[in-house]
Amino acid sequence: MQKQENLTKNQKIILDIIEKSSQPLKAYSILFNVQKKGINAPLQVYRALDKLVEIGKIHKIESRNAFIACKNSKCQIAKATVFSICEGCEHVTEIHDHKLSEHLKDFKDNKGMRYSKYNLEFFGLCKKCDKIKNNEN
Amino acid sequence: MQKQENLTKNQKIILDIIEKSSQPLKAYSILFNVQKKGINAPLQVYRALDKLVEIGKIHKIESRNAFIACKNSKCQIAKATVFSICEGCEHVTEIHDHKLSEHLKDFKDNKGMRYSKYNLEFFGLCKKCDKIKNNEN
DNA sequence: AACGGTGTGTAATAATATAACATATTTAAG
DNA sequence: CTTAAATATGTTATATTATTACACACCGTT
Repeated sequence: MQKQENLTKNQKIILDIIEKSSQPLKAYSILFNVQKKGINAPLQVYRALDKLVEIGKIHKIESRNAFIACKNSKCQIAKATVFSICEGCEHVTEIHDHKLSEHLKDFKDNKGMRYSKYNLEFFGLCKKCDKIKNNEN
Repeated sequence: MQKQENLTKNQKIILDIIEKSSQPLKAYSILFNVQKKGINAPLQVYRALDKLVEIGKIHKIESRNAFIACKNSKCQIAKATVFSICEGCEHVTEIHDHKLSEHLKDFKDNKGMRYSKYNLEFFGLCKKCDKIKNNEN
């Protein structure tokens, strides 16, 4: 079993880049950024990404095919994620809302199926983009 | 402005296929299915899909890159979607849960950003797949 | 030392999606 | 009715995202 601290070389390089970015990165943009460090092929990136997602260090923004670092140290395993996405500037923030989480984690559908994971993406305009849009009209 | 009933030929063909499927379809599988009907190129499919999503006739399952018909006649515009996804058999169901919707539609984050849309995907195992998994152990 | 599990490196290719351009059709306004 | 704008089509090419397949390396256990 792999220990948390012992990420491999590739995993560290890739996590590092994602953590340094304030915004989600796409796999091939990561690839481009790490080619000087000896990571040459998409698969090397995707393998590291898969692992990092699995252990909860990063999350995938499904609607954008992009990856963002998890800032919440408690969130060791990616199983309950909520994001805010601005459709103007594409800025993404991870949301931690206790009340919302409570509702989601206990959710049961009418067939009694229980869920081990969820991903919620909210879309809207951030204040900046909202202002820009209003000025245009 | 396009009226609801007046889908174009391509849009009708593609909506028809998606509605006949109980499960989400991928763009290229749709393409394969409509080639006998004179739709030859990916772009023709994607354009129809975009439009159908826009008017709420279908939804995109983001984590699967697949499209499913919306059965809820009230749901004219795709802006608030909740899905249940079985990670075993990939069966997908659209969830309409009043209490949950209320929570989500009124959600405001701590920066006061309001959201015009959301998409929530729940993952788990359906009863069948859960049983299979338990028998394996 | 041999094995199993996990990670690496590389090449090739599959799967998903869009750009660019020319033309056609529909709609709405004059 | 005619014309312009908006929307849709058809086609080719290409971009972007992701996986398969295979050979080998590293590490911890037995």
